[in-house]
Amino acid sequence: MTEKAIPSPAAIKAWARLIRVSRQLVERAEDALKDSSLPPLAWYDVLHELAEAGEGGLRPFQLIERTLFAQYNISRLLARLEADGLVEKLRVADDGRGQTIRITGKGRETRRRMWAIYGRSIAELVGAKLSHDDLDALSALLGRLRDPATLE
Amino acid sequence: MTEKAIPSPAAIKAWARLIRVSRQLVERAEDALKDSSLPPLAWYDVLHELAEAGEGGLRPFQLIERTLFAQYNISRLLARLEADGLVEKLRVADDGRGQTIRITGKGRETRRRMWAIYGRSIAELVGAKLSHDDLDALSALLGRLRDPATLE
DNA sequence: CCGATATTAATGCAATTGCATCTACATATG
DNA sequence: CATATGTAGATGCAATTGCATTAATATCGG
Repeated sequence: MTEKAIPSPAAIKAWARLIRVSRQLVERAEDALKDSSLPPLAWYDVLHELAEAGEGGLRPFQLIERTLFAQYNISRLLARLEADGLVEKLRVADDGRGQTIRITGKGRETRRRMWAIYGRSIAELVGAKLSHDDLDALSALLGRLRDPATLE
Repeated sequence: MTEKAIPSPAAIKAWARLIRVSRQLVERAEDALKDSSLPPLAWYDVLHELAEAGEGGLRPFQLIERTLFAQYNISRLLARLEADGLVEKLRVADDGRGQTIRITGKGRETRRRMWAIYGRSIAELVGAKLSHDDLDALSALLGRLRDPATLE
């Protein structure tokens, strides 16, 4: 096979920048949320998926697929969101094991307020740094690095 | 000012892919290390910096600058590395507060074994997915997203 | 229908992270 | 020199993560 065990310098550089830049950017975005006394990004990810899902809600395992969080992580994150009144857990009729998670009004409101800050961070950290074409080019390149098994 | 509070769809897409792909890739690399019973990536980062620094070693605050880890994180990570005999802490002559961290032979050996796995992951996850030119293009685009204050 | 296996979600416990603070030493200022 | 301020690094405690396991259904094969 052509599996190379040793990465090229170009691959190493791209890897290093990818890891480093994404860490920096996430940290900046998290800091911005904290400065506004808002919950962490992980909460946004879940609230976002639930808001998109609408009244039907989502099963926890669907959230796991969409957000890439670990199962135990989602389980506990949902417990915290429920404790804060941002989501509600509903028994699901046709599967006694499961439940459906639905976002509440308060959850939508929290998501909105988070987006005001998070969206600004994205605009500043990424939108303001690259042209439209460069953003598209970046998305395309990153798209080719996705796990083939996880193509959205 | 031209500060936009609302990110363009292209910016949102690039952001989402950046965060998602980097998480996936890091997780894959971590899994590969775990599968070989090797320490996590954070250890590699520190051992790598120390190996590059040579016999002179590095001060903890220099590691913080280079790796972007939080101060308390480095402090504890170094304690674990020392407990494992991978680094040693040396009193530094001209500053009674500080210390110099130096990698040990065992530390170099561990780094080597980690690189065998980690390097393969990079080759597979990134090197095998993009051409040399595309890798360079990706590095260039990511370079423009770096925090201006942290330009290596 | 029954037992074996798979899936969904939760949880006990150890390790790590984050936050705030603390100690020790350095440097600047009058 | 004495005090105030700054810097290097460690640490107590709470929150989160990771790992392994568990409980409660569901589904499949006979």
